[in-house]
Amino acid sequence: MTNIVLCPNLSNMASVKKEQVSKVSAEEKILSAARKLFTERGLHAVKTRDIASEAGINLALLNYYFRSKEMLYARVMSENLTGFKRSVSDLFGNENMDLFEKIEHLSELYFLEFGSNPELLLFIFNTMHQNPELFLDGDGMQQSRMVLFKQIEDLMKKKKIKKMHPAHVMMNLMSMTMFPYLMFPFIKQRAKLDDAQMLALLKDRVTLIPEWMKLILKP
Amino acid sequence: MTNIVLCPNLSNMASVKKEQVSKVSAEEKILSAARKLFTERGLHAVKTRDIASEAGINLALLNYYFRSKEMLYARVMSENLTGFKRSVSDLFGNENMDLFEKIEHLSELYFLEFGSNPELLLFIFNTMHQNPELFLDGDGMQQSRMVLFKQIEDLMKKKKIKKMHPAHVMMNLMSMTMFPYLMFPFIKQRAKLDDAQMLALLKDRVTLIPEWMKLILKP
DNA sequence: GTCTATAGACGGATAGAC
DNA sequence: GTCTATCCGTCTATAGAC
Repeated sequence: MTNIVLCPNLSNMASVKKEQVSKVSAEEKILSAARKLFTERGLHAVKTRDIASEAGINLALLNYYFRSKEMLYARVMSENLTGFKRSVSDLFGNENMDLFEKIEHLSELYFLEFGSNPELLLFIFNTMHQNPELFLDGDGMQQSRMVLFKQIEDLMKKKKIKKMHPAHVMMNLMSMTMFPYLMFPFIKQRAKLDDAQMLALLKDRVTLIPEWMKLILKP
Repeated sequence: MTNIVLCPNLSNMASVKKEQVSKVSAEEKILSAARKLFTERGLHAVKTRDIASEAGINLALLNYYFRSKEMLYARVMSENLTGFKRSVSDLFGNENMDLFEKIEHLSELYFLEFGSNPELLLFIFNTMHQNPELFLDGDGMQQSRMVLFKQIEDLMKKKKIKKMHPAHVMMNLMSMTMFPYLMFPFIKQRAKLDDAQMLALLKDRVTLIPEWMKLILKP
């Protein structure tokens, strides 16, 4: 996988002083190997030896750079989560975007994030169950979700929809956008699809989901 | 990894006649401790010593009854999965039940199964990703799903819905029924609900989901 | 910075007493 | 059937050469 080492250009060795050109550092090789393995198998099923050999470096280097396996895990986890939480928060909190437009952007965000890495979502849920404290909202996220929630409540009030709790709308949105990525291997196998067809289906959902959400919100 | 072979339990069928009277046998104590811990944390995060102490028995007994940790795991997994797969298959395959009635029964089935044990669904998905071979359908399931799928296709043909793949209907159904159980801890915390309120919400969905599915299928 | 070699702890499994 | 004691491989972490 990621062991792409760009060959330094032999004709101008002199200019290689600052490293922009060439090798991925050992630290980065370890990080990306760890990200891959931890995300696929979790903390305990992955041994430091696995990471070292996947990264093509020596076992001792892992401790040299990251002190311990746990610290490396924490680092990977934090990187996996923060970028993701940030983009969702920004989207939810946008006061000037229409609800259904927001829903479409959310679908697309997930498609980009999870379509290329179906294991990540499962990893996130495992983390959420095992280390819920990592998901305690910062002020930013809390406020952002309020914005989205208010948009939903306003719409329901306007449409006079009273018989269901607004949380159901939120659950349905989350379910329809995220769950298919968890079912990825399952659906692929059952429907006898290859990766490309599967991705095409998931991409269709980016525009279909807002339509379904409209239907659910307009009885 | 090691070949986990699902072995139907033949070992203690005969011995069940005794014991109604009093104490739970050591074997059962181990099984229920293992079920709890494996379901919560997975195979590798659980140590045999954890199981022994949770069960209140000695470490050696675990091997005495189950030969090895992995065999115990396989046993627990098999018990978790087979009952569940069976009831879904029976429901899907019922030729005489209307599609939306079937959807309502499915919602209810999941409510009963996962409402009382939110960790189980996550466990199932982890297993699905790590040991997909355990989910290869028997003939029964394969045929059952065909029955359901045909009902969906027939309805879509009748309603002249052409712009979406029938698989989306299946994905939406699965998403809306199952995903909220995965989000359980998340939703509870965000919406500041207690367990009872949360369960009430999930129970509402049993009747709401068929209605939403109707809306999605009737543009 | 990167390697080899190894210390030291942990965890699964078993021998053997009762 | 149930226990204690222990074996032995595996794993993380580190010492020390280069």
